[in-house]
Amino acid sequence: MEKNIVDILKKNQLSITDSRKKILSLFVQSNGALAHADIEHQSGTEFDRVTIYRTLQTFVDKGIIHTIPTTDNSVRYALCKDDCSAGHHHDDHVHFMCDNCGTTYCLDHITVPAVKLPKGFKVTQTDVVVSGVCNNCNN
Amino acid sequence: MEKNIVDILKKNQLSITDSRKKILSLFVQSNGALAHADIEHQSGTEFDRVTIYRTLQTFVDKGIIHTIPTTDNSVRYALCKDDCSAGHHHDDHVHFMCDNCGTTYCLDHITVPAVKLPKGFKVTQTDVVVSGVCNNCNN
DNA sequence: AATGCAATGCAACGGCGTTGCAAAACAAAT
DNA sequence: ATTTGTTTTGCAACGCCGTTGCATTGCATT
Repeated sequence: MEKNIVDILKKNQLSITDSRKKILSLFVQSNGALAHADIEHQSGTEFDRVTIYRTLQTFVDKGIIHTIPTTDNSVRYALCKDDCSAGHHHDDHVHFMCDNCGTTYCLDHITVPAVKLPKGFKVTQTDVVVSGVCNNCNN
Repeated sequence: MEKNIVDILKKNQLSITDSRKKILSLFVQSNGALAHADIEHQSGTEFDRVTIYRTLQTFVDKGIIHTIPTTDNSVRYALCKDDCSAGHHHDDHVHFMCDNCGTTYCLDHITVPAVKLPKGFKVTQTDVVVSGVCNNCNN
């Protein structure tokens, strides 16, 4: 696992630092999306706020993580699939936000349905945000 | 037109004030969504920042406008259709954000495609955010 | 082990959204 | 039209979020 984390960083030509290893591992361990506050909380006082912001930005730039549009307009990040690269995200999958526990899931295997737009509109990206109750809370 | 604005306010049991008339008319005139900054800008120094925030919140509570999930996580508002009521939004339509001019359109007549979720997930709302170039910029 | 460069921590800043409170505006009834 | 009670507004202040500049530290390479 530790090895895996370092490999991802190396593959993206990033130097190996404690904060990058820690933050990236949080994403790998998590099944959902993380907000800045989640990371700050889960890493304790280990890293400065600013470092977390910059690390997240670096990961986005490199195509390691991506931001998610949310109904409450909070900023959340999730791991990209393998076919994402620097400046070239391919994350047209469905995101699910649980109204109960707040967890955000990336439903990778669900394909985004095609949306037919009026003439003259050119589509570059489609994001689907589904709200409801997740399978963990729905018991 | 002026009459129309007042009617909407009355129908929602809101007292008629200058700021509410002005802000509501901005939404009626606009073909797209508005951010707080847009409203503050278009109404000049006429109203306090706080009044705009509170007016928008009131409109959301009454079901007159709704917030839109955006890819850049900016907060934008748009008029609701007639079947929205207080605390009961029905805005499962498609939103389009133009990467060029920044305009956000509500494509009411486009139906949201059904998304099939894994077992245990209960859907209450589906938002589709499409990015690209609008028909106004695509010439 | 030394050197150059990149990343971090600290301090400070600006912007956004909220809250409390006094003043002003609205609605209803006389 | 005037009064009265309630709602709304404006002002001031606050806290939070995200960013920037700069000195220090840590990483990678030889």
